[in-house]
Amino acid sequence: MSKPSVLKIKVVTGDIRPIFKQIIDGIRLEIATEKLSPGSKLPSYRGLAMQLMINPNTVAKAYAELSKQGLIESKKGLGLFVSENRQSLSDDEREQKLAKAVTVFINETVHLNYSDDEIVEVIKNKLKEIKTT
Amino acid sequence: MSKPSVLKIKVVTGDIRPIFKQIIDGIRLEIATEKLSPGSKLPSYRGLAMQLMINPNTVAKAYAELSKQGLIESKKGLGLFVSENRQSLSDDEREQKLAKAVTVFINETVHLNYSDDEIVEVIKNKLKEIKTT
Amino acid sequence: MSKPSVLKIKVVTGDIRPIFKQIIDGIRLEIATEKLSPGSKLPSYRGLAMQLMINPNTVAKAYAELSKQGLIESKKGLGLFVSENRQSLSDDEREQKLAKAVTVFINETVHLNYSDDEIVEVIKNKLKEIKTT
Amino acid sequence: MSKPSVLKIKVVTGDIRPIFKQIIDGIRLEIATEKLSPGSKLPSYRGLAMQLMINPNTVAKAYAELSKQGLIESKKGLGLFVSENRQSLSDDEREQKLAKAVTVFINETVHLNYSDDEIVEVIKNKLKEIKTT
DNA sequence: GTGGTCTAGACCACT
DNA sequence: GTGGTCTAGACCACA
Repeated sequence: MSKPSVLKIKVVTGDIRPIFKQIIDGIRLEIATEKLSPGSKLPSYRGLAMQLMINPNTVAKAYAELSKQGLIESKKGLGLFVSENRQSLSDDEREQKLAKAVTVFINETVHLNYSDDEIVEVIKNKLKEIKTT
Repeated sequence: MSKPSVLKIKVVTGDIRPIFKQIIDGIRLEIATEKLSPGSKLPSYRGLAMQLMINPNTVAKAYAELSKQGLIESKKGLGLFVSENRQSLSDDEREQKLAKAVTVFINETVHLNYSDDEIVEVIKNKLKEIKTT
Repeated sequence: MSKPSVLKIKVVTGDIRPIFKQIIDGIRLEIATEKLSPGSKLPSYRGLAMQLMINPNTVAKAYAELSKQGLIESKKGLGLFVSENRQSLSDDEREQKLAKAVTVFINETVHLNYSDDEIVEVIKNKLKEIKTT
Repeated sequence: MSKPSVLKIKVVTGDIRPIFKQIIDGIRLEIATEKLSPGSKLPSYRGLAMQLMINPNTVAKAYAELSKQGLIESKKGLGLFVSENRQSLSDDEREQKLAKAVTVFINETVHLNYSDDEIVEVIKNKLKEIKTT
């Protein structure tokens, strides 16, 4: 299985996130939902750059970040692969990241005067949507 | 009622948000939770800048943004006031903003492998926390 | 104390390490030996780049890495500062890093046929040298 | 004694070192610890490549490097052999290599805030471990 | 002025 | 061919 997986990542310039962040989020999602299984090969810098019509260095930056997080591993001259034993974040880190995201989210939404139930509803739908895509 | 309300906003440099964003969020929250009622006067640029120990330009930027959103209005020579009819956003806009915030939030959280229920739980708690503060 | 500290970092192209790594190591060392105290301001991208006669982006890469490690914090528009509460690495991580470095070191040296004592001697001297510089 | 020694080298892709470096280190270690004696025959390019399941070019690169260092010699038509007089490095070179390795090692470790004694301890243990394996 | 992102193109190391 | 480093220069957001 030396062919790289084809990533279904989309990158849009209109997004708030910088492009390299979109790539990171996209791949992290694929890995988390196991559409990208441990050991599988990722597209090359240049390949993904061409597919997404962006600069290879932007891809490199995203891959470097994922590499440092231990989610993917590089084998020089061979390519990049999803880590076998993806060393998951410590519980502390996970909690902190979640708390941070929640705070940001709340800051962005409270003033919109939605009820708690409405907000929760929208989130649940989005979660389902992602997992079934 | 010409005395400006004293805002209980806090601004911290360690925050992920830029300072002007923290001010916007703070004031929006005060208005949404009706601690700041329609028609009440806001502190002056200089006054708030001194209170928060930040650059007046930063306050100006925040006020400008809030004005653009229609949440506050300037009455020439008198100062800035909370708008009387504060439901300035159309339903469409509200929905869009919520959807956008949800998407950002999900992007930051899915890969953490929390269950849907756990995520919803944390959000509910945070919402309660804010409204009782 | 808004003046940035002057870093005594040296960067040499002959080094095995890439330049951005040399910067990281240099600053980490300054922080570890407390020549660079928490809260103090670092030189700007452009300033350090000029001082070291390298490209600002190379400095940016080093600073970004240190930022992500939590050793330094950026305050947009103000500059970069040594973190107050430098969240130290967990004991596990420290041990792993040490073990890794030791393995690399041994691989590089065993075949030189030095006695254990000689090797230890050289290391001790180097350690002293650094701490008194 | 025309049969080549069977090298007990292991090569892992997860290693920080490139594969050809692992081979070099492995053989150098075998020679230094005299498990591989002067004059003994080394496995062929193809043989070692098959044994380690790697690209023959990678083995070639490792052998070329070892030849350049004078640790092994090729006898045309016969194969590769461990050099008879294996103290090929001058004292100067040995010192330089040691100093370089120490510097790299220190750069990786100082910021971990281990005491000198702890560091020395770990190294001593590792040295013992290797020599008794 | 500050930090940070993106592009373009060159060059090196590894397999 | 692969990953990775470095340079150059443009552009944006923030204070």
